Amino acid sequence: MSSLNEPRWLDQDEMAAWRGFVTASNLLNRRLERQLKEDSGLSHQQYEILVHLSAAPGDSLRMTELADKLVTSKSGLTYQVTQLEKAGLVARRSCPSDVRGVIAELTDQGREMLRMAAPGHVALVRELLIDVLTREQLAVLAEGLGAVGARLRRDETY
Amino acid sequence: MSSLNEPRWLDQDEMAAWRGFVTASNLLNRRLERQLKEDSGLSHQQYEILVHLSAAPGDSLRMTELADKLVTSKSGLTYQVTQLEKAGLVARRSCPSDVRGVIAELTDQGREMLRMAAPGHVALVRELLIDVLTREQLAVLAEGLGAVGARLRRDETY
DNA sequence: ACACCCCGGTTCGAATTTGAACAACAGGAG
DNA sequence: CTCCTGTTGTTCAAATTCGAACCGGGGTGT
Repeated sequence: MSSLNEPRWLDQDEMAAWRGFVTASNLLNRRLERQLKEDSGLSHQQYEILVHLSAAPGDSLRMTELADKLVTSKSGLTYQVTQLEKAGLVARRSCPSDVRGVIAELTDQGREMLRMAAPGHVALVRELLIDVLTREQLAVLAEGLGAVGARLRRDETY
Repeated sequence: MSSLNEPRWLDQDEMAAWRGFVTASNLLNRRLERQLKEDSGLSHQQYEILVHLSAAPGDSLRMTELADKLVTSKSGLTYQVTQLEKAGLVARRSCPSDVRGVIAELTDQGREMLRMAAPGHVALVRELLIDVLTREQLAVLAEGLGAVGARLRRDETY
């Protein structure tokens, strides 16, 4: 037999895909982080919080929902929301339907900040990722990574 | 005209690709981090250090080279190499051709650790990413993200 | 109503990451 | 040889991250 207990290692193509993914992800994050920080003083994570809130009905989300969308830990979110609250970009409300619940809500100032920060951020995402790829590559990437994300979300609930 | 100073926002497909990329990346990292930590006590970053060293001629690399491959900060690498050195998985040597240089080298113990940790890690990468995608998707992803990485490396040197 | 277990969010301490400042050296122009 | 500029790796303080422990509630079964 070809393998007794040997794992199935990655072949050249698989390895290229995996390394490419990791490397591109790291490089991209670094670059976006720098740009956002010096352009609007926000971290990428903070920016994403504002984005997700502004995309939600009522510009607000429950903490847990938000943490799930951001793919971050609950404690991490607590910290960042506190930071954003100090900066006046986000406010905490208590949830009417559940005493335990906390709702994070975008403030006017937060909306304004997002309006300021978004163009530069989007332009860079476009320059470094979107415009580097063809329309077909984009489609494949969206579909493929969508499946990967779905797969990961599925058995995340163990 | 269609836009005066309006940025070119992302259309639906572009947005799907971008969100998919970010989300899959975060989910994957989280999952791999957990697995590695409880399976061998290594962080993903530490694991990658071992991988890159073992792939290099002489199982060793200059600190700067290594930092570049890992896409991390110099100070971050200094920290992690120190941790791995304490654990006996990596050793520091001074560089013969450059007094300032420091060479990180994989120890026998480090090689052994990698041999132990790799199968589980690879299996998970396969399960969560590689095997979720078709051969074509993998190829497109490798090529596309390869280009993105190249693009990022290119103007990184400013 | 009661016990029981699950959930939502925060707190805590420890680990990690970062950029800026630094010291020591390399390498080339003059 | 002597500046001068660019590199190399480390140190430092500050910011961020994580998981585990925790405190109150929910909500279901009986």
